[in-house]
Amino acid sequence: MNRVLFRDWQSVRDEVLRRIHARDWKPGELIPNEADLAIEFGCARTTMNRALRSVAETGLLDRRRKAGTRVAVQPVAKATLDIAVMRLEVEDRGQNYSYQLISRSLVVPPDEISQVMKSHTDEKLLHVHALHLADDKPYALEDRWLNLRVVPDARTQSFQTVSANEWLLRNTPYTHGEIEFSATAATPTTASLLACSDQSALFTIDRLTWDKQNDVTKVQLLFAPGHKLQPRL
Amino acid sequence: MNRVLFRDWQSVRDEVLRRIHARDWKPGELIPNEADLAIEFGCARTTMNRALRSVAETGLLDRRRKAGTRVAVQPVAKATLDIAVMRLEVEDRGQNYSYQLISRSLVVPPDEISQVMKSHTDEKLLHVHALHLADDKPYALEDRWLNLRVVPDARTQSFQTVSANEWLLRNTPYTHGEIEFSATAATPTTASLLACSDQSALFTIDRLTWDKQNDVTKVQLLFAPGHKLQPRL
DNA sequence: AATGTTTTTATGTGCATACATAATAAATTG
DNA sequence: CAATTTATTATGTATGCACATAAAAACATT
Repeated sequence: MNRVLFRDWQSVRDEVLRRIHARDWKPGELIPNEADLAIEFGCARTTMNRALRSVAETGLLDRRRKAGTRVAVQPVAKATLDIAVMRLEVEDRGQNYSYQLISRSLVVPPDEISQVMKSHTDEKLLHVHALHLADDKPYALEDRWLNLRVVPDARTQSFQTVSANEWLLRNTPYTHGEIEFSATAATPTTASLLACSDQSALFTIDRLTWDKQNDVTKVQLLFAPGHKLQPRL
Repeated sequence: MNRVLFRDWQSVRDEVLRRIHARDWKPGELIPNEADLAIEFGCARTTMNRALRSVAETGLLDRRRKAGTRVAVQPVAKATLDIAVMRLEVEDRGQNYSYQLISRSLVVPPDEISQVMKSHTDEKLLHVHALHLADDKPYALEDRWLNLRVVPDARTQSFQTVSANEWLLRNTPYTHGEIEFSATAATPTTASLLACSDQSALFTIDRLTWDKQNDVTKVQLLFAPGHKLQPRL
């Protein structure tokens, strides 16, 4: 019998993780209940609960009332990734960030955009096209649509020095958003802007940001070839 | 003064989120301390703490001892994404999953692989190449290296019907891993296997799985064109 | 056997309290 | 005045206890 006592929930969690990884507790297996484990670990049930809950959040444990706690059979890896402002992302890589506005225009968007953004027919949206650079080399191309009905202040913003990316985060309320990752082939236009060859495979992020019912902005980010995104596990 | 009391930590959290989104509490602003908020919300500090902690986990609040809690200036969006077994991923999309082994061979890996996997010179690794299909159409191409020193049981596995992906998860202990997303252009070989045109932009996932010091497996997944990955925010 | 009802039980959570810890602010010292 | 020490304070967390809740299991009823 293990006589080592575990003081804090982190060390309890670590021991739980060890047992799972070492297959002391095998996939699919039911583990003892909180109360019993708390006694074994020499801590309060509250502490045990916190530890087990945190492991369950990573997907390694499945917990259900009355049914108990069991080791996940197919551990759905829960990867978390931080999506920061472009500038911080570049600076975190130790590179020098710069920004370049390509175009800014008030236009009636193509159908696929107006549908997603629920803009009225013939309603103009602000279209901002810009380039983010790392150490003066193209890093990502930003293609953004802004709904001026929702963000009227954007009308007076030139976006020459501050990217729409950054300005929005600081000035616009929003309630929720959607993100999507994919791979896109470079078109002749995007290729020349990103200084890569036509048809290059580009890592792509599409974002849609909402404030209540209203779509604030829709943006597509095309990253220069070779870009990698590394989530924490 | 708000006389509504909040019973559980979720409703407290929701009200906190509302205040942030409504800019009652503006980015960069210091919010009242836990004890005061607990009184205002009519709950225990423990409950307030749980609520604030859960919001902080999403990146919307920055908390520091003594310094207090403030609304994040650059809300680093913390996206979480579930990386399940390929089969479940396909089935969750309501499609029919199937699997096809392309090749399985014991070979000395190219340098870049043996370096990452820290295999000895001339040491053979198990190389498994397979195709995952959704509704009988190519879904993803799996290119995997297995370290038989670490997973000796893999030697007797044919991987004809059960994918290495699934077999490993069920049978192999591991301590940690790395994931990386990127975009890759299809080569003639991969293009023909994925039934797409040469140079197509393919969404790519690279994974490295470790058990203590030992690399268990290294895998590259090339997804058929059009594949999108959608994290939860 | 099929259906509905009650009991049981493991997790989920709230609360009051106590103390730990990090980091700032204030006080002290050379 | 800069450097160092000390006090203060907001968050972080352990604990015991109580009760809520979901869901399985046992039981009862048709």
